[in-house]
Amino acid sequence: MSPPSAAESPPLAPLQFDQRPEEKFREFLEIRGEKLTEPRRLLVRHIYSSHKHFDADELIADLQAAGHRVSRATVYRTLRLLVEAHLLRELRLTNRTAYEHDYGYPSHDHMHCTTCGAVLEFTNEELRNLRDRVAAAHGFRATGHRFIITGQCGTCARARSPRRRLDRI
Amino acid sequence: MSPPSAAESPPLAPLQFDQRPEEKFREFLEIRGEKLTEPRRLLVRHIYSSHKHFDADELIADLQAAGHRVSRATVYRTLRLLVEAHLLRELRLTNRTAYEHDYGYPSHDHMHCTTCGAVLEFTNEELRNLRDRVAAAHGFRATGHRFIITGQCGTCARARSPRRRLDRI
DNA sequence: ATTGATGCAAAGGCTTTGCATTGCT
DNA sequence: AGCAATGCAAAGCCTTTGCATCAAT
Repeated sequence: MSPPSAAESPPLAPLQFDQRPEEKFREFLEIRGEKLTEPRRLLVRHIYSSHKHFDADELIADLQAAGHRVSRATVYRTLRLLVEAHLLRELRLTNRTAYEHDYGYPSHDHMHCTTCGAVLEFTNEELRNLRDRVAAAHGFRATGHRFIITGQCGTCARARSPRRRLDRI
Repeated sequence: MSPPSAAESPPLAPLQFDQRPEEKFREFLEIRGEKLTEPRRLLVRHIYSSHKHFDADELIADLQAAGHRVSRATVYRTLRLLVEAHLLRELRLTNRTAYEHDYGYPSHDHMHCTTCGAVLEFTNEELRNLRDRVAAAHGFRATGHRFIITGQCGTCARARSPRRRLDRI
């Protein structure tokens, strides 16, 4: 019926940076009369050394595993700054805040598997257009959006349907 | 340049219920061997007596204002049940959970004004289609989605731009 | 000197849970 | 009796804040 298999979510390729994230952060801070201190530099670098989604706790744990130590308070304070600087974007898949890169990475949206919790990314050209048309039609000035498709990822969907048959044996 | 004014977000018309929400909840509970008790009935009725978005605290306050009293614990427990029963849908615009009707109301999405906090609803035919195409292309089985456009509502956008000019005086 | 950043610990806000009590069947 | 639902208070999470200390101009 359906073709045997389609490629599932090839990871998105990172874009080139115009500036290193660290520099972008420094500029942002400078404008506000604040400084790129050692803990802040450590955090930006660490966060930009990989592309995964993370929350505050995971970040703190990762840092410790890497032999670094920044206080909870500073981590939370810096995360807020990074969001304001448009280096990070907040995801609200659950009631805890998760973060992802918002710089040097193509704009994209998410599929959230409610069975295994996996988060997949995708890009779609039409969506932004649709968003802007909808907003305009309502006198709304769109600056961003979040689009999250919920359901089951291929693996969980496959694991579930056959199981029903086995259960009957 | 632009037409003097366009209708902004006419409220969505409620649909007809196939069943009263209360009945739908009762069935859901029956299947799980649980009961539609007095506090639960009170909650469903109250929640379905208006169409607004609310969070747990607002619900409790509203109930008290109406002379009813249900404990926090029961409110939280019942909200969870109502979500499982597909009578309510969770919105995660901030780090506290807000709820809206997921029954007897057309499926829709949201615009969130980050200036005044207003939440506007809209419907768009294309979106669901787009969602299903994207999901299919990634081997994902979509069961739902959340689409939130962020930016400024007409009122806030208008209030902001002219202010810049006034500031210069 | 002055201003901001950090870390610690404490407080806050939202949500869940343990447990005794109550209510139904 | 037996099983579930309630209410209360306490605990749990995640996050923010007050304050003393430290760093950098």
